[in-house]
Amino acid sequence: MSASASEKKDSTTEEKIKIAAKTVFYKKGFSATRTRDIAEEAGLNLALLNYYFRSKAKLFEIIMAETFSGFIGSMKVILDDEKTSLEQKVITIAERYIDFITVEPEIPTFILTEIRNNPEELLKRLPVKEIVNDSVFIKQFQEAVQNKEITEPNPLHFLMNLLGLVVFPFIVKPIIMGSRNLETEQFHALMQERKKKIPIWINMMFKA
Amino acid sequence: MSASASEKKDSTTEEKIKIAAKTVFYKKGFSATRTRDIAEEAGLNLALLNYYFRSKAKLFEIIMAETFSGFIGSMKVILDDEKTSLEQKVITIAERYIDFITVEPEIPTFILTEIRNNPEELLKRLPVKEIVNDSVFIKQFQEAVQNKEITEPNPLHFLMNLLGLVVFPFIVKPIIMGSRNLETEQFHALMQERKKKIPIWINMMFKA
DNA sequence: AAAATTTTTAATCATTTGATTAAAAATTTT
DNA sequence: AAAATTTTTAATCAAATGATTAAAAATTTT
Repeated sequence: MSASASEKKDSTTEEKIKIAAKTVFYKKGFSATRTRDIAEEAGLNLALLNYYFRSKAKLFEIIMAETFSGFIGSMKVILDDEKTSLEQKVITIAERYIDFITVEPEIPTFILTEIRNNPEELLKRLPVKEIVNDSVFIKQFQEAVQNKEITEPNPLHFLMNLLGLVVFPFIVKPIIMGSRNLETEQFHALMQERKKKIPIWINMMFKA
Repeated sequence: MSASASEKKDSTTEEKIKIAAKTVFYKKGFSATRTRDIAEEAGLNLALLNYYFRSKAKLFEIIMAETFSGFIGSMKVILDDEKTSLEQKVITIAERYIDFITVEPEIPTFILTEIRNNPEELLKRLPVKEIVNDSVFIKQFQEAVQNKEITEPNPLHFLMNLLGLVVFPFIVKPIIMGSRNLETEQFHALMQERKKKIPIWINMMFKA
């Protein structure tokens, strides 16, 4: 009884279109994807896209909104957890995001392209200022600075470094793989290693 | 006598088109730029693009090739310098690339988008394998590992971390700026700080 | 200066592509 | 089962866009 309703919804043509749109938009970005690509990917008639979503732009907006809220939502939860220490937050971010991006490897570049194409719209959609400044993380960071446990006073450096270490390798994955003839398996292994190493590196960089 | 020839060439309509194409392609990527955008940016008749460069695709290819060779060429030179130590190489990379990207801030995302759209073509064009594996840098790194001066045996982690720390903040610049209401000036100041801090961070992360 | 060549322009073409429409098919309601 | 509603389809439209063409303008060669 519990799953049947949602199962039915997942096979809806509306759902099919969204899934296909996600696949194609992630891979090619807004401008390079044609509505016909999405229809074909979904195995549906082209007119259904407009029937269910009005326009390519509207469909894209929905995919983007869901993607962003999924990506940044988890971040907010982690940064705002009163029960975890700063160190634990770093561990959780590295672990969760590496796992997440491993499953959906196109998301980082998709988001970064969208940042380029529409920075203002993006900032409206992502209340980064609030998420960062009002977070438990910031309080803990400032405390750690005051207690001289951390040498770097600027939390932006801390966050840039952490996220850079996590996300950057995925963005340049083809270069990494090409540089040493790695298979996908080996690349994933590298990223799994990083789940453990990133928190250690962050400690080494910032701990007094 | 020395500069006059090249000065003349720079005001050629062919040059004007390339400069305009660079501007527009960097900002919007291949699919989202219309040849009319480039013509307008250059203040020239649309047909001239095809007269001088045959097609949008050919023009793009030229811009891409020049961009890549500029970006990776400097890297090769730095990594292959027999006279500099590993530490010095890190300092040089951080300094040069932060200055370079500060002047041309759209280049990283341009390259990353191109990696996504055409990874195979890219790897043909960028002989990363040779640049990395046959470099003086790799020799020095392996030596340092053997001498136990460095704890991490995998040079890929070293390079990913270094380049991530340098490049990632520029890619997410609008988010960074939005997160604390920074002006461009302040963002640049942050990046200037990083020129000094990144080599120190790298040392802390990897030095035994 | 005349002729030849190169460059530039305005107009137009052909294709691609997002979107619409009207009819057909499937489903739901009565 | 008939009627009404919703969903799907094939055909088509209209605008955008990369490219071409033929003539005009500018430049170079003779």
